[in-house]
Amino acid sequence: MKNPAPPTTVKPKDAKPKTAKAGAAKPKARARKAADPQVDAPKVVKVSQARKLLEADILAAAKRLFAQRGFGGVSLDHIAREVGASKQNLLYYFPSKEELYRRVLHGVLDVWLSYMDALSQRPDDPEQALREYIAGKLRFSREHPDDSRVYANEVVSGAPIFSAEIAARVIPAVQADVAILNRWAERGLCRPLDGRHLMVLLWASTQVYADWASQISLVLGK
Amino acid sequence: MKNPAPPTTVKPKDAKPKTAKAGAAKPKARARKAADPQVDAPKVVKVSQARKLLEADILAAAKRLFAQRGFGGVSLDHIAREVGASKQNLLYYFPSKEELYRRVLHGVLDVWLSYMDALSQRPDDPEQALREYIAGKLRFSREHPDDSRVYANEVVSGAPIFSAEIAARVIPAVQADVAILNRWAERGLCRPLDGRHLMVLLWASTQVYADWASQISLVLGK
DNA sequence: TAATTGTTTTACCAATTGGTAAAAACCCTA
DNA sequence: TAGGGTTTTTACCAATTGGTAAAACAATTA
Repeated sequence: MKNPAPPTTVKPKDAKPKTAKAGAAKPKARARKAADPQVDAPKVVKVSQARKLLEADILAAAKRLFAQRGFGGVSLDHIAREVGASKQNLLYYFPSKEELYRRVLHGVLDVWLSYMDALSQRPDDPEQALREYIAGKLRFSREHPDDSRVYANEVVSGAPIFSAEIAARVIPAVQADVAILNRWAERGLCRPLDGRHLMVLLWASTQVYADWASQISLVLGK
Repeated sequence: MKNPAPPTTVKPKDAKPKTAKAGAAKPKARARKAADPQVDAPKVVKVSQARKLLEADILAAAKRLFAQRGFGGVSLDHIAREVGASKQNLLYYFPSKEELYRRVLHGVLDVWLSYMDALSQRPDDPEQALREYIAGKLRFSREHPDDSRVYANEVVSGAPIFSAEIAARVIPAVQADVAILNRWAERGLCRPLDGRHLMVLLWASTQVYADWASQISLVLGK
């Protein structure tokens, strides 16, 4: 679709045309180009890169808000204000709210899956593999709590929008892991078990540390 | 506040001045009284009971919808239509959306907590107590999936509305259970452990069966 | 420099949001 | 049968929702 011209180098330093951030008021308000004559050095960032930047900004803000309040609890205006752009500008980058949400979910799934291949790495060493698997998932929860929560939100809602993609990408990955677990049990490398339920258990207990962060920290008295 | 007159049976019949509603459309639409002359036997239900009935209807519908789409994803109108009442009528029973949500959460918490006292019942038999505890929580997830999800939704959002009540009611209950677990460990009734983390684990893995129902059933291939 | 493309802003829009005010309709007790 | 309380409906409301159209601005290329 979009095919922005290849960026043409350029690259003086400093000169931060954006985030002028005068005074204390409204630290947000991007006030994109112009404004702030103080800086004269060229605009620096290649344009098409600036585009990617704003796009990434939007996605990040959207992710944070969706994580917190779910799809229905966030308005485009809310997201747009968060990154200092206008709602219409946001709609220039993403043609609709649902499409934006879909993009967010897509990114979340990428990250989520990238933390999930520990089991297959050590097909003959259950203990070590499980250790790494759990460590990885906990790391995911810690490093990407919003991803975790967006995903949780979508699934708890019955995955109305993303069920197809989940079925296509998550289920196979999980089933592969389950198969590995079951093979271990068959070969006597570990106690007999139902890989499916162990999987759910691992999954649940790691993910929960992200999703329930606020409450758990209360319970743990920390 | 409200002090409805004590119910006094009675019940004339038919005469349906409202909800003309020609045609077959909208099977929902409570069409509260009258309508459906087929039944002549008096309506019986005492009025103030009918009130409680509608109130309960609203709470149930609200719970279901909040569970599915979160607080922000549901409109009063949506809930009202679900029970065949008007939004304004709903606002007669609950003065605001947030108050309705609060009432739903309150009920959820009641149920949730009622499934949580298994540990203290058998302070000297860890295995049996844990079995019952887990069974109870699983039962809760199975019998009250919406409660579980409403609660999950609220917590994942950082419990913006209910944190006070959670702190007052949930945390103490959990801490009591944690204390029991730790005491077992101290007395050598079970392996040494950190009760807090076992608690989180139990909690996570049981709750998840409700919250992630749709996805888990896919993973389990059922 | 002009034309072209890419990006942002300005102006709207109909529908929906949560909520209020008041008029009706209903139900029961005098 | 009249009156009074309870419940429901009818009318509104300003603000916000997701989204469109087009003008204005900026950047790149010809």
